[in-house]
Amino acid sequence: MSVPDPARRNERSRRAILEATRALLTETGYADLTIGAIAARAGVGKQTIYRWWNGKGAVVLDAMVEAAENAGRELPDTGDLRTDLLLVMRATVAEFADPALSETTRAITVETLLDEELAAQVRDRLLRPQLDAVKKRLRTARLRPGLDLDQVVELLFGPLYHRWMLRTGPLTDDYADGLVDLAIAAVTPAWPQP
Amino acid sequence: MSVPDPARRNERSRRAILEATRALLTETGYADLTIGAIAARAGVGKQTIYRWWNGKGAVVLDAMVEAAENAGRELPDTGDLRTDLLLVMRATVAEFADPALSETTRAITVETLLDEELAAQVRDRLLRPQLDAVKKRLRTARLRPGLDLDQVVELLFGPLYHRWMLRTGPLTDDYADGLVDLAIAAVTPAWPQP
Amino acid sequence: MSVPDPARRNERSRRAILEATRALLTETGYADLTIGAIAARAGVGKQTIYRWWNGKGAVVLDAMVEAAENAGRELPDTGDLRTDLLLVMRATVAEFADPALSETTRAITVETLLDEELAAQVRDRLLRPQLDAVKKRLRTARLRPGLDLDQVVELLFGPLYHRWMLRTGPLTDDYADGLVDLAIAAVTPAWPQP
Amino acid sequence: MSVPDPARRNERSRRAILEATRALLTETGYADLTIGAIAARAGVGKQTIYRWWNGKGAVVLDAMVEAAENAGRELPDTGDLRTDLLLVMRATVAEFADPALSETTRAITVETLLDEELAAQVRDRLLRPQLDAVKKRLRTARLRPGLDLDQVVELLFGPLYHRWMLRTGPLTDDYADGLVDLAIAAVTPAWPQP
DNA sequence: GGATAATCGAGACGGTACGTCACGTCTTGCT
DNA sequence: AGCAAGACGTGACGTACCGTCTCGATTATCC
Repeated sequence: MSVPDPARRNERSRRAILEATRALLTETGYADLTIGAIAARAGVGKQTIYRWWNGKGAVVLDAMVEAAENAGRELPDTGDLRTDLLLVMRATVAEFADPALSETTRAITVETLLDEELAAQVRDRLLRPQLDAVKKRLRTARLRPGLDLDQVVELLFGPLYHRWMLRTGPLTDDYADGLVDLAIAAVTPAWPQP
Repeated sequence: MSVPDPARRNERSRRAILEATRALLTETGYADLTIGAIAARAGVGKQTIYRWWNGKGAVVLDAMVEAAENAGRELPDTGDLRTDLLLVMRATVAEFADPALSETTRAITVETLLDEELAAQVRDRLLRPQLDAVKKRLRTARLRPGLDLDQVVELLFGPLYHRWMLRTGPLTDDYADGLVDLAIAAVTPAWPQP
Repeated sequence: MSVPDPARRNERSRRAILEATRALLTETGYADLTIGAIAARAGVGKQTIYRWWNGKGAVVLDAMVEAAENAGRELPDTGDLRTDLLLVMRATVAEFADPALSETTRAITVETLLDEELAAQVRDRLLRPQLDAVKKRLRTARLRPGLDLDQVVELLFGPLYHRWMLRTGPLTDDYADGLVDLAIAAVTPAWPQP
Repeated sequence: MSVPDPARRNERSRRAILEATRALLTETGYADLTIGAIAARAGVGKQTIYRWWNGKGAVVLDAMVEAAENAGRELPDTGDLRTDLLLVMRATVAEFADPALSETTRAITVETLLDEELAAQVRDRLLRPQLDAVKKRLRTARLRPGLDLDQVVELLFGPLYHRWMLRTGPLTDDYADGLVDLAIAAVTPAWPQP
């Protein structure tokens, strides 16, 4: 019916809800994460959650976005592309290896599969910033001409994501290194100038 | 308590259940897919489903595996790697573009995220055969030495899967072609023999 | 905490609240009568209601008392008891037959069943004046000695009220007449003076 | 949508629910009576209640009807009308004086005010049998001709009910006796035969 | 007439109960 | 025995109101 007034929103409650969401996510996992449990843990009425979010997925998304925003997303530029890519790829592997983070990411991924609008939110607010940071770094590198940089970024993260999702194999630093080498081979000018 | 006797299993019911599962997945989507709905649609008691499957995920998996088995998985070998890869990649893009297939795949993906054991089943029965077919084709090609072929396969499918899951961009034949070119550039010997 | 100052009370709001209460009672019935709805309809904050009333029942009571005060309660005294009682009983039947009034009376009756203190208020402010008016009229009549006049009044209204509450039969003028005749038979001296 | 099959109803659950309802009604009163509490107390799912009853009122009604059916409703016929009426009226006063019974009766009365269909049920299954028993006794008595016996019954119970509902005075045996005397005076032939 | 304090409209808040939904198990005939 | 049908205990869902609270805006007395 009527839309709530964000100006009157209780910041304390908002924070408590996101904090409780993160806590429950790591403690009991996504399966045991219910709106009721979040509300109880945050000392908040369920309606306060439903007032500001569309459902569990939206809450979890906000919880993750807030967490991600506290971490920097900028890539270093050492001048050597391989070094920089190794850094970010190994960091991503580490994130996937962290059980808590991995569980949370799985959680939100489930939601994106069920809710298209949420998927757009996740893509734009959570994923895009990270991918764009890599894309930005690629722009300063000397690559084969005519490349679609979005595609190159996906060449790096796609296989990682694929292996994590489908658990087709171990996610190690070596695996990340191998991906970087393959990607660099794919984008390096065929006849490097002297 | 007691384990059911597979010999007495009603093949008619089994087929009706899997058929109903596929129908509901494409008709109403994964959201409306419940064991009760499948049973009603199949004209079957719920217990008959629970007797033979562990839950929704297992049923959906079987439904998909059965469908996949009807399609061949063998890759052609024209002698030209690029041609063969283009074929399989474009076919995959087409599958993802088919709303019915896409919805079904999303369904089973949700389940793999929630159930580790099911994930293994999906990986081994549904995914591995397809990936192995590509891997087999790669073995007959002349590539840079020392490559991890599993990784190369993921270099091809990972970005596709990534883009499909996260909807970061359109899934077109051009995109598939670009991926094939990048992958081939990545695996081709640096100094091709004359 | 602190007690509100009645001197500063907004008469406009008070009237709007009682008016809205009456309107909602007749329009949508008691089921849809909530403090929130009253406040919205009256263009008033909920707190303004809670500041001056204990709850729904108290508001409804005031709404009815105010309405009742506008109607006179005095019984005529034509000298003939039967004539006068017929008048008041038929009037009561008419009130019960009016859907709006009937609904409102049901509403407040519910509240008296749930809240003993409110019941006392209703009894003293709403009911007693009407019953006392009849009692007063009875005092001027020549009756059998030793009668409990309160009981006689209840002999008249009790059956009416019973039939209205339990819907055990139609509430007609004839029914009222019959009651009056029975009651008069019950209270008339056995050996009437010539 | 579909209507449940009464043949498959679980008698154990039915009994547990009605028993729990009676227990909660006397223990904590009607205010604290919730469907959830009944279900918990009965060791039953809420849905099992909603499957067979329309709501709280219907459950309470059944609980009371069941209790009432265990008590006999037949009036004695000593040959002396006054004696028999005194018995039943004093018994009714006693019921109203019992806090548990009184509370339960208030409960179901609230519901009848809110739900017309339920009111009919209460009238026909709970009230009518009792009133009809009295009516039957009246038929064997020598009364003034032309009386509406339903009205006479209401002349007895109406005032009692009125006083109980509105708490306009104490409900004592003396009060019951007075009512009986008034009613008998109202219905006795004016010129008794010798 | 300006200061100041309470009331006001509005509606967010922490709660409780609601009535519905799907789960996975159990029960009842039927085949 | 397996089966169709569906009732069952369980527990989360999302909604509706409750009565309290917080917020500026608006009175209405008191200095």
